[in-house]
Amino acid sequence: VNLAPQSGADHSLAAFVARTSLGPEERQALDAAAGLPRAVARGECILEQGSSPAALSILCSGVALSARSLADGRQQILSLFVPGDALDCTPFVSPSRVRISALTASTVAQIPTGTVKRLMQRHPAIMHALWGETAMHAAIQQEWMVSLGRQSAMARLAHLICELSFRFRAAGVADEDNCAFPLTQSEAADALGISVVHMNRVLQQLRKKGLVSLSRGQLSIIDKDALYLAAEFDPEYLRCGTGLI
Amino acid sequence: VNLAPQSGADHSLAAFVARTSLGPEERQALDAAAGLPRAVARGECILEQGSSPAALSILCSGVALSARSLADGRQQILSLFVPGDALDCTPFVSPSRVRISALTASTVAQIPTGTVKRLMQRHPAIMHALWGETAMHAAIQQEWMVSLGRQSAMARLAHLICELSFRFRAAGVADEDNCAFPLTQSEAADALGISVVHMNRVLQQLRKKGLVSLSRGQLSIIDKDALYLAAEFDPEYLRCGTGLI
DNA sequence: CGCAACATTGAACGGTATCAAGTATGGTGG
DNA sequence: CCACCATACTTGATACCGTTCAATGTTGCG
Repeated sequence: VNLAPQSGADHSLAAFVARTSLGPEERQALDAAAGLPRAVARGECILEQGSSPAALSILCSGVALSARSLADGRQQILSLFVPGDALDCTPFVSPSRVRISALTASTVAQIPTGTVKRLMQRHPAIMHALWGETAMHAAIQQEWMVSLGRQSAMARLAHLICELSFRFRAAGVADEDNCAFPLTQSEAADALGISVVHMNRVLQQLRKKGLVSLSRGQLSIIDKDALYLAAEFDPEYLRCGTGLI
Repeated sequence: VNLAPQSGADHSLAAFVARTSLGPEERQALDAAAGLPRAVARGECILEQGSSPAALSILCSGVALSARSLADGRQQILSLFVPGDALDCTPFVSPSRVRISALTASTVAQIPTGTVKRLMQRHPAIMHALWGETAMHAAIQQEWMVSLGRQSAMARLAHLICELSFRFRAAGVADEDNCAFPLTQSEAADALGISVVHMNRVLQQLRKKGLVSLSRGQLSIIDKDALYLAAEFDPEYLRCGTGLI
């Protein structure tokens, strides 16, 4: 499983534009504005909670997350980002209410806010594409809300596994039934809204039932049908560029 | 507390455009396209789960919700809409994964999908405004995710009350400490991811502690500071038009 | 009046949290 | 190469928050 950058730096946005309907003109404009991607170490912060982003960031390789930290030190992970995703382009200017950081060593292409604004004025299609990113992540968040509100811990974990493997495959960094699982049990617990201890027990149930195997960051889906069933997973919502006019 | 339509039908979009930065030209174009708002009865469905919307709907008066129904009959409420909100403009064309229905008797202005597309091509500012809607609702959903994942049932209820009263006030349909609470206990439980029984008990705790009073759909916030504290509520994220470039 | 929807209460059960160990695993410096 | 340490993972015991089931009270409405 390969989370490394693709071919050349001049195609750093390839994964992003691939799922948009942008024409060659817009692609070139974006590529020119982005320049060389920046390397971000595992755990390093890309955007602080409470600070305003100076640029639009697009993940070229690696995995990133957005999370809200609570007063008591706990946190809730709100989104995961795979290569090609725009990193929370939503609260573009105002103070961000979430922290965005790299879950694995990553590379990020950044376009200064002012440049993005100009690009969007000249190419409405670019605004459209960014809106699509916002919309797709909102759809993913809705699935998480259903999980968090109405599903057992095991269904939630199963769902997270399904979603991640599906998105990795769509991003071209995984094959059919094997992919990276870049979260520690503690981080997965923060995403699922459960405790680490319970996370561990639930994971062992999934293993014992023969649905998945997971060790040192490598995930294999063994019984896909059973896993999808346990998760009530329907990948329809992950269809990229979905729906927007 | 007044959830009824404002003045005249020719200003049905007033609440929506008020929080955008749209110029007079775009406002007129929208108003012309919208025509007369449609009345929707309490409980009536505006968009079926699984069907594709034929129009962009903007709520002129009343309260609406979006929800996902599960196989076992339970549901998770994902968003609430107050006057001026665009009703889930996200999955505009593809089959909607949520059901949108009126929580109270409402009126909805509708603009056919094709018209919206043309409007957006002519006026990028309109696309920008709709993107802003998507973004604001995504921000609200993130708050709900934190609630669902990491807060106690009481904090969740307190937060919902804070959010609703704040949004009603911003929409101009409530005063400082009194507003409608248009959800039954059963519906509120579906929004908070708890059972009806527990919802009832938690609400009584809030009442006993003297934080709120609530009966037959009328809510009064008695001890605002204590309520905000219990909810860890910070209204910053509800600032409309926030952040977008 | 009588029905239907909503709200309230009690008892028992269960999923999940918390606390408190203990066991890999990998990296670092001596 | 080994001792050491930090991080991640595993396991058990206990307590609690929230669920479920079941019943009863309340309100509004035709």
